[in-house]
Amino acid sequence: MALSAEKLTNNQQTVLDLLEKSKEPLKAYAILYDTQKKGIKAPLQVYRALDKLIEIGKVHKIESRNSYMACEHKNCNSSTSTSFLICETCDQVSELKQKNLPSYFAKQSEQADFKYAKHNLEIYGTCKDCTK
Amino acid sequence: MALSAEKLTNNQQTVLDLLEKSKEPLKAYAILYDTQKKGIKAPLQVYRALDKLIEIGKVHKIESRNSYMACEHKNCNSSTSTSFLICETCDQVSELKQKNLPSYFAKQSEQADFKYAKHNLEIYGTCKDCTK
DNA sequence: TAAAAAGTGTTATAATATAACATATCAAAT
DNA sequence: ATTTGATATGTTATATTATAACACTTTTTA
Repeated sequence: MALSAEKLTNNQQTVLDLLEKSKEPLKAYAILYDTQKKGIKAPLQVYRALDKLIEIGKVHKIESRNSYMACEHKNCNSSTSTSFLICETCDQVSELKQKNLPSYFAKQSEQADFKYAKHNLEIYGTCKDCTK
Repeated sequence: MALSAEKLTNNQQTVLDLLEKSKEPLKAYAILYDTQKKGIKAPLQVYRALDKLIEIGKVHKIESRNSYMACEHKNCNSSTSTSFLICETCDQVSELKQKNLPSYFAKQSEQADFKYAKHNLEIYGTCKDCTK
């Protein structure tokens, strides 16, 4: 079955719904707290749902924050490589359009005798709203 | 006092020495274990030393692995931005020369109305030795 | 040499994530 | 339709990563 058509289970859908409603990335235990009324009772239920959602590209983990966000792109094709813009002022995170990044990084890597497979890029700075 | 001339305390030097000898990034509790004979007894002593070493640019944290490595560059000027090549086969990590990356990312960020300050880039793939 | 700043040692605890195991559900291929 | 194999679930316990709080010491600097 194609990844994009994957049918989600209850727990997976519950976690994804929450992340899609959220304006900011959420931490695992915040997700746990916010989904208790939907029947999720233990950390593992959250982590397992997240694992699956990440695997199919619906959710990304922001490594430096230990937090999770729904992918902003429809039919995300990058279940692996990720690029974020993280506002240090308001903590909002958006995704940078990948476009040429993988090929750019592949070229850079090659110069170091390294075979590129995927990447995670976290850019810190100030978002539009917070610059005003 | 200039950061590059910073004088290290005993604990800081102990942790840095260990990381510089290591061929791979180390985790905090591995550092704790390996420095017990040098008098470091508690996690906080490790984390405090790491915090300082990271601040002055002598050590970098690999966020996706929760591990730490000594900076490979003499007189590292990037206490903030970091770029790694992480081998998925042997777990060795090397640093990618930054050169144009900050300005490249600044330009990319600008197109999304985002003011670049610093970045963390983690590229996964296969190192030279593991390609053979 | 006093005051301020930075670091230490220690105990306790918070925050993040996984192991293990028994059971349940679902898809698809006989 | 029923077996079968893969995937998901619920649960308890525990591992891993990191910080809070506090009393004290050392170093820097004005």
